[in-house]
Amino acid sequence: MTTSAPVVVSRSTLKRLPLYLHVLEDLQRQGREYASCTMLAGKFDFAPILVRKDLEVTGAKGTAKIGFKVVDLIRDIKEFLGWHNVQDAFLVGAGNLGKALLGYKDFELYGLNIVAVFDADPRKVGTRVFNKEVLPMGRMPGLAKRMHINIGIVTVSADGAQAVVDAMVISGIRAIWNFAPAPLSIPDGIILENARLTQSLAVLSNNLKRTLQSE
Amino acid sequence: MTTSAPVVVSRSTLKRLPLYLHVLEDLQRQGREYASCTMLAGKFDFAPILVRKDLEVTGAKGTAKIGFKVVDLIRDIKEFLGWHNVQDAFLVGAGNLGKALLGYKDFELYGLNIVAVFDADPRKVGTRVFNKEVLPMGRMPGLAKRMHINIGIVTVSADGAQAVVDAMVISGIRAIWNFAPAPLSIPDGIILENARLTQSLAVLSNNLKRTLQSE
DNA sequence: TAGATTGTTAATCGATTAACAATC
DNA sequence: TAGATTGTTAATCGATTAACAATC
Repeated sequence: MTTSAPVVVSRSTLKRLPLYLHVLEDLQRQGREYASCTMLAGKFDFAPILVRKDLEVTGAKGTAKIGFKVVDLIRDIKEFLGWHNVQDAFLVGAGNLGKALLGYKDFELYGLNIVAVFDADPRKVGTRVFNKEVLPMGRMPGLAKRMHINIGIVTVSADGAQAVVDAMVISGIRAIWNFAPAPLSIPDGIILENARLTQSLAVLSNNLKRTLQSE
Repeated sequence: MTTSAPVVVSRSTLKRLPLYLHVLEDLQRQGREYASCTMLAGKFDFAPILVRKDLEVTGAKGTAKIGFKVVDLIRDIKEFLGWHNVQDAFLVGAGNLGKALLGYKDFELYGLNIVAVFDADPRKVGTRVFNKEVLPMGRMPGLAKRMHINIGIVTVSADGAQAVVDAMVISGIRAIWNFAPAPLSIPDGIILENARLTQSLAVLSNNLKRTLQSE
């Protein structure tokens, strides 16, 4: 028997898994014991077979005619995403978006725990955001190394983003969640995930434009 | 000659267009006159042909050997996305994320102008966020109709999201930008675009998990 | 049992990539 | 001119969908 290598899965599938998870957690609160792909698919107007394929990658096992046990499926999805072990993260950029992320209480459910905030602006350093003191950028690398931080969140402006990312890489941070609208260069082996609001807005705007035009 | 029907373009392409736009605006500030697909591709580690195909949909015309004129390309992308005409929008949910969006100054560059904020919580009503007064939910439908608002932004919790969306639809809003982690049902013809942070986080988390496991 | 659903293999569809002529 | 780049048609690749046996 071979040790199973970590399975590489498409971005599309990975992005749908949290959708199912949200619904399943809701069902769990309602006391439902089982959930079928057909039902999950209905919530999102997906094809049931798509959901079945997505869940397949998590290794979850269902029961014919009945579906998947909600608790087990939640556990399997979380484990597959790496959300069963909460990872400590640093956030750089105590602006509006940074504050919003710091105020988001549910990240722990999604495997993320923001343990410290940094900002290059001396006027922000020392202030408190959601009970966390904003620390000077200079302290980031030392603390990250000492605390073995793997995840860095970038909520600075486009101008400052590359410098922040460089500092994060030097600090041993392995995965960067970037909210700055700038193309970032990173060394091989570092994970970069961009969360850009304008991408989502572009899809909406173009759809709306076409709708309005065709009237 | 036939009137050209609005072109339907893949989500993938639509989501890459703002990436190019950011870079082009940066190049414009630096005074660069021309940009090639090869160069744009290099910024994102995309294949040059991918960029060429993406730009094709906008109708932008380049010059062999030289590339695309930066000003023209910016104009064509913006026009294609519908960002040349700024749309007024309503935002519902004056929580942390709502505040962050209200504080984001660049939306006007991306065709979006948030003109009013609403919240169901009477304690928030009447407070000011970035110089905008938070209005009671009850006033939303009337104002939306009167002002012919097309875009609604949902930054409430998952619980309240469906009710907000229903109210928006009744109010004549055509396109909904949803940040709540809940599956929403909407009538045909209404545009729904979900901007869920956890989707992006899921990709990052899974990648990190695999990296850490394979060590 | 009958029928809904899972699990799995095969087919389809669409997005990305390749190839190459045209061109400045 | 030579070579980089555009524009366009064709090939490939991967994600989604279809089909269907197994099953509770």
